[in-house]
Amino acid sequence: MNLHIRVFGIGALAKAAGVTTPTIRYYEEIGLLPPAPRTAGGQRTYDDDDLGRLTFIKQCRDFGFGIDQVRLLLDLSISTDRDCVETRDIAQRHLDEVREKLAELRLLERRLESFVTRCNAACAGGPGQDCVIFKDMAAPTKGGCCR
Amino acid sequence: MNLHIRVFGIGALAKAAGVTTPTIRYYEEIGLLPPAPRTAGGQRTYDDDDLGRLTFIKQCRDFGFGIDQVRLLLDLSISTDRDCVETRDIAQRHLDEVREKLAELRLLERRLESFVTRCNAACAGGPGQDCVIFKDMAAPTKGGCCR
DNA sequence: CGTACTCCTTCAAGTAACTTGAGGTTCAAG
DNA sequence: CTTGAACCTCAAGTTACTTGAAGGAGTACG
Repeated sequence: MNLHIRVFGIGALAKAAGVTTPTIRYYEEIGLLPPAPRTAGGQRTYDDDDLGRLTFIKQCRDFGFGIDQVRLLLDLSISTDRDCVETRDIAQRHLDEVREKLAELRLLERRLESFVTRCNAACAGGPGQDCVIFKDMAAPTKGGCCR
Repeated sequence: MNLHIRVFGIGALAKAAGVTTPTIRYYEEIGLLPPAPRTAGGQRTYDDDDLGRLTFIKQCRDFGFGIDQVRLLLDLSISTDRDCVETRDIAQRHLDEVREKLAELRLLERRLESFVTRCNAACAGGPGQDCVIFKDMAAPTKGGCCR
């Protein structure tokens, strides 16, 4: 049979999946992608299955999953005897992490905002060393400098 | 005079500033901190000025400024002939970056949330390979897998 | 069939910002 | 004087790739 098995080179695969060619070689090296079959001249060849797998990896990475988590997810995505609850748990844990990071960033945003505002109001244009930012920064008041 | 110049070791400095001792040595190595004076036996000694500088660095890092930006801020914080507007601009640019990152993370949060919810509703407990998460991930729909 | 041009190859090193480990020295207390 | 914590240097590891050098493979054109 073997109808319509598209075969393409590393560059085309890279473009299709939205990654760079060195990244693909790197994924092969660390075992996220299986070693690609080669042409007579030694160049890697790929098909649509590879594109599916690489796309999956790319999406996971965009979601912020680490390489080891992606490895785990790839295993789970193929397995027939492990259930989808595991996958959901990984996603849930990651979601929790994202929410923590969000909380941190929101705090950071407020602090930076306060910096900029106060700098404009209190010392705009004065000599660098008198800026309120530096007064705040040099004092070891853990996390409370901009209140 | 030299009244009350507290001198302490690297461990005490580390604890006071909330960093680790290897980090302090690293900062010295890359020139963020000046080479510390040594005891006869070769151990580093620090005073309150060092604590101020290191605290400043730590706060900047906590704010998400990169090492190079910290270097710049340290220069500005000492300079008498450059004004505080430069500092404010650096903070403003950083604030913009933080806001972008925030937007990305909020989107990510929604997508992950949708994942977990749909997995619970559609395929909870089924074989891993049938999980909606994998169906979504393997399709190269750029950024739209969870609507 | 030769040549030009792009795409591909491997291997090594660089990036950020530290952390970890090995193996040995110094300091302060008792 | 001995013990144990703290310190020293130097090298390598971490994450997830990126960048660069030097050269081979594939393809289109004349």
